[in-house]
Formats: sequence, structure tokens, C-alpha cells
Amino acid sequence: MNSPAYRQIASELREAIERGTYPEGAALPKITEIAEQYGIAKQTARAAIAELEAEGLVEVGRRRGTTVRVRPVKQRLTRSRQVFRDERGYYFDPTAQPWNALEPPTITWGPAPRDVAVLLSAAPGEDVLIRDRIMGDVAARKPMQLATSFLPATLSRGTQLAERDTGPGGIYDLLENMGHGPLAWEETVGARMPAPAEAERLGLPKGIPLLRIVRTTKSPDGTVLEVNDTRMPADTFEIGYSITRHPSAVLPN
Amino acid sequence: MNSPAYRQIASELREAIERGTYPEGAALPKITEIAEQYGIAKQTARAAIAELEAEGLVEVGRRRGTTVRVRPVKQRLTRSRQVFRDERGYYFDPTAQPWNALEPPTITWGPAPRDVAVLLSAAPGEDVLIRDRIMGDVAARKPMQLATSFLPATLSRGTQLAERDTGPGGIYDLLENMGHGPLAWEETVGARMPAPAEAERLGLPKGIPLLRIVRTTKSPDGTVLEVNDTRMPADTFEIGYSITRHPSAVLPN
DNA sequence: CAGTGGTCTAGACCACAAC
DNA sequence: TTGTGGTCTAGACCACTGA
Repeated sequence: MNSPAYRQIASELREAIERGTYPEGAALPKITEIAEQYGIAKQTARAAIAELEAEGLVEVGRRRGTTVRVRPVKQRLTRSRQVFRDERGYYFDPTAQPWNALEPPTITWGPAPRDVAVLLSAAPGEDVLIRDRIMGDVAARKPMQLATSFLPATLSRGTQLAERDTGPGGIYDLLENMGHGPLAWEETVGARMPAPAEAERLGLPKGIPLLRIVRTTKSPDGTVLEVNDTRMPADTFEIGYSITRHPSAVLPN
Repeated sequence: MNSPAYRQIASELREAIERGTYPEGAALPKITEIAEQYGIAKQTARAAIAELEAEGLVEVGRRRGTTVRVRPVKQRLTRSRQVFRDERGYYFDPTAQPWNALEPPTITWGPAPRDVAVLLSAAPGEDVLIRDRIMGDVAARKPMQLATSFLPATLSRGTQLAERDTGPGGIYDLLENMGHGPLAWEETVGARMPAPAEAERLGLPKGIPLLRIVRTTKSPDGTVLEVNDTRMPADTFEIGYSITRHPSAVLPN
């Protein structure tokens, strides 16, 4: 019935934040102050703050103290039902994004994450081609997305798919030129907590999940040719889809 | 340069899990064993385990000890670009889902979450109609989704929109009968960590984010008539969209 | 009912970031 | 330089849950 002290204190602070007692950017009491005020050990006060931090509600800094997180304005990725292509490549988002690759792609061979391996019909631990890119605001050197492509080894070994430069149409043009087209795509949106390596690469604060778009490229016979795994901070991105009413307004079949 | 002890221990355990030394469902060493093995205090060992727990990698139970989390098979919600309707109501997912409302909807008046209020053009703190439902597996009494509709007070006060029973076509038929149709929808997918109340209602373990679909209902003149906020555990759900190649394969305009 | 994690303390010292 | 959080300990006791 009774929740522990640190949790009750976290609740009180959470409610105060939601009530607006501590608006965005405002400083919460110092950990030592909380400890003194409630007559508890510093560790216990710290546990309360850690709980709010894990919820993504506050930000803690060494000299700064604890502040209510300022929620960034979300960038909306407008996903289209149709892929477009121009002389510079393919676009899955009809809205042009103002950021680009921060570094040249990293090309390695290694095992894919388990769920990606399943999509590729690769054995667990089997080596595949991994093309890893980090996208972001080039001017501000701010990373925003990790985009990794996985391709079957048998398909890509010794081909230009494993080169750093794949030309303007990228791997999709190459795949079509290799006779695997016309390509079809499908995408899945999910979320999970970042691994520490991902959190570091993206500069992710605690308590922020990753939004994940897994895009699968298929040949007409249904073979999966590529899986693209894009991860981005869920506090700065959201993905928009439009919906229309079916003419008959009746479930098919 | 040097990371703290608890973090190094967490890294070692994380790598062991990824290597398969501890497969899914396997028990990790007990906290007291870790403490003894590394010659550290129990608290420090516990901090290492807490880190893995916050990543959603392990599950901790009182008598059970620490086990590697078994990742459930994800249920795929296949989102359509078109809404369907039959005699039982509207369908945004053409795949019939095997679960339903666990309880009758809760109808209250209160302020909407900040981002929803913005969509509704409601002032912060302004009361709106809140229709809250919890969906899940009725037989197993297992909650799976929290679905909340928000409607402007001026639109819904005193109408059947604020009644528990809205009839077979639900609020969308009502809105169209009130002269606001034909309706159009748009949806946004995002993610965030759950508030404690949400975690409890959904039975969410630590380290699992919420996947969130915010669906906006608009009248032809662009007025937002309703905002539906659906939250579900990101470890059991993913949302699928299909993509086709644009006939001209060229960016429009 | 016993074994496991969960909470809490008092005090010490470390490490970073802002001034 | 120094104020803030960050880590760590040794020990105590609590509270759940599974056998």
C-alpha cells in the first residue's frame, strides 16, 4: 500500500511540474535541499530525481542542478505512400529535410540485429553488409538520425553495393540495375530505449526513447533485398501519415 | 575517461547478454553474488542491474532474481491510407484485431495534454470532453491500449458526443450527422516514456516506452473536431505501412 | 517461511561545469 | 575556484513472492 519515500517525493514533484509550479526550464530544488526539507538522506532525494529523469521529465546537470525539461518542437516527417526519385536520389519523405549526412557512410560486415536478421532470412550471427550513416544538421554538427542499411552477403559481396560511393541513385538504382527491380517497400514504425552507444552517438539525454523506422526493400518475387533501420530521438521527431475515407466506406470483403 | 564501476559492470553484463551467454529468459547472477564477485557494495551492483532494467534488457523480480527479458512477438498494426466502416463502426486498421474494450468508456471534462490542446486550439488548462477507453484481451483481462478522445467543449457539451453510448457509428457518425462531414483524418506516430499512471494501467515493466498514435479528425474547412490519443507498449506493438513507387519516379513539382 | 530484491542512512570523497 | 550532482560503502531492516 505505502509506496517508498523516494517515490512519494517524485510524485509530489511531478504533480508540481504538471500544475505549472515549476514551468519548463525552471529549476527544481537542489537535491540536498530536498533531503533536508523532507528529513531524508541525500541518496533518497536523488532516487526521486532519478525517477523523474528516467521519465524524461527533468534534466540534471552537475553545476546547474535539476531543471524541468524544455520539450523541443517536434520535427514532423511526413511519410508518403509513394516513393519519389530525382537526379539526387530517392525520397521517402516528400518534404525536403534541411539536414544531411554528417560523415561518409561506414561500410562493414557483421551480424544484423536479431529482428533485422529475421527479415533478411539470415541466420543469427551470420555476416551481412552493413552500411551505417549518421544524419544531422551539418552546420551545427548536430546528429539527428542513425540510418543503417543491411544487405545479404550473397547479394552484395564484391559488388558496388559494398562501395562507399554508390552513385546518385544509391543502392536502389544498383539493385534495379542488377535485375532485382522493380523494387517495392514497406515500413514499420516502432520504439525502444537506446543502447548506450546509440545514446552517445545521438547525444540523447536520459528518459528519451528512440523512434525507429524499419524499411524493407523487396523484389517483385518477395525476396528481401535490403533492410534499413533508422533511429531518431522520440522527443524531436514524429511521423505523420494522412488518411482518406474509403469511397464505399465499407470494409472490403 | 573512466566510467563508474556500476556502469562498467552493466556493460560487461550487457555484452554477455548480447553474446548469448545469458539467453532470453536466463537468470543473471544474483545482486549479492555480483557484489561479492566484484568486491563492491550491494548498492553498486544493484545500480548496474537498474541500468539494464531501464534499457528494457532485463526483468527483475523479488524472489525470482534477474532474468533476461523475453521479447514478445510484436503485433503488427497495419495502417491503411483509407478508413473503412461497416455496421459495427469505423476501422483504421484493415486487419481485424482480436481484442476489444475492457471496460465501458469513462467520460469526463478536464484539460487535455498540452500537445493535444494545441491541436484542438484549446487554451492550456481549458476543459474539453475526454472519452477514455482501455482496450485489450477481454478473455485474459489483459490491457493493451489506452485510447483517449478529446473533443472541444463548445462542440460537444449537451450532445450525444458526451454520452456513454454513441451508437454503432460512434462519434464519427454523430459528427457527420451534426453537419461537420465529410470527415478527414491524419495521424502522427511518436513515442515517449509512460507516466506512472499509464505504466500501471497497462502493466508496463520498466524500460518499455509507449508507442503513441495521435489521430486528428477534421471537418472539410480544416477545423479540428476530435483528437484521439492511443498509447500502447512499444515492446508488443509495431505499426506497418506499405509504400509504392510513384509512377513517374520523380519528385512532384 | 525463506530467499530474493527494495529501501534507507550517514558519511565520505570524486568530478564536472559554470563562474 | 567552488558549488552542484555522482559514486560508493557497510550495514540495517523491510516486503514481496514463490516454493
